[in-house]
Amino acid sequence: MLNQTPNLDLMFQALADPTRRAIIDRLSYSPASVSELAKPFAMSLPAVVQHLAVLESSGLVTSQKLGRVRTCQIQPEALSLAEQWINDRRTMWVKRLDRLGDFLAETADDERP
Amino acid sequence: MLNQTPNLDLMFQALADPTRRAIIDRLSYSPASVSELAKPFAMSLPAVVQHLAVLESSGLVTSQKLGRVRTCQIQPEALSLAEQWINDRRTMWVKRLDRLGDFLAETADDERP
DNA sequence: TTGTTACTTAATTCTATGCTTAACCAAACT
DNA sequence: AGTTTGGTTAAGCATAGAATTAAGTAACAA
Repeated sequence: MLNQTPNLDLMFQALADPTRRAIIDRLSYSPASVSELAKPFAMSLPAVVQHLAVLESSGLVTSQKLGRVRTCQIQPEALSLAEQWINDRRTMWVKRLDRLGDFLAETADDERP
Repeated sequence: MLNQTPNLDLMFQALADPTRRAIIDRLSYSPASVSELAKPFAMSLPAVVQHLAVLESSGLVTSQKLGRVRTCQIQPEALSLAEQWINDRRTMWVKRLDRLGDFLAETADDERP
């Protein structure tokens, strides 16, 4: 299974909501049922279930149902996509800053008497 | 200046759109004017300007106007907030997986004859 | 001074999101 | 069998998001 195309849009969209990040934090501690996850929030259970759907479609969370209880857990590999996107940009930017630094150093050299 | 509270909601929201990520990629290469940034996109200039506003309010991009040209550039430190959030979760998850590994190893030990 | 360039502002439209309540279903108790 | 528990489905609503077009402003160029 596990057949969703990992997608940066869905990923970042999923992370852009504080409720969803709180759910992720809760699941970082241990897997949990839907109603356990819903308990801390001042919103209806269907609302939480909708957040879970967003998290699942992003690939960050998976779940399976046993009896009448659905248990949710983190999908640790999922974050690596977002992580890599960010890391790539950061290193690119740092490189550019380095080149700028070199250029400024050279310019300073030229201006030395 | 630079007085926006860095905010994960705004940050991830800003990153959740492909046009905005493309703008970031373009700016990773070098600073650019608004119309330069707009050129590659099949949308109106005001639409791009609105994307730029989102990027600016997230802190990822800054700009200043000189004459009639507004020049935009990446704010490299801005990404570190998102980066850290992700890294924190990843390490937490890995730790938990390690503990699970230890537990399974112990269990295996117990079951050894 | 007239035109062109480079935005800026405003109004509008359409869709997506986040939430609600109400009704429903099926597993687990009593 | 009847009730509670855990979750699901569906419909509706209000706000936010992504785009448009049209009109306006300010800098620079001829």
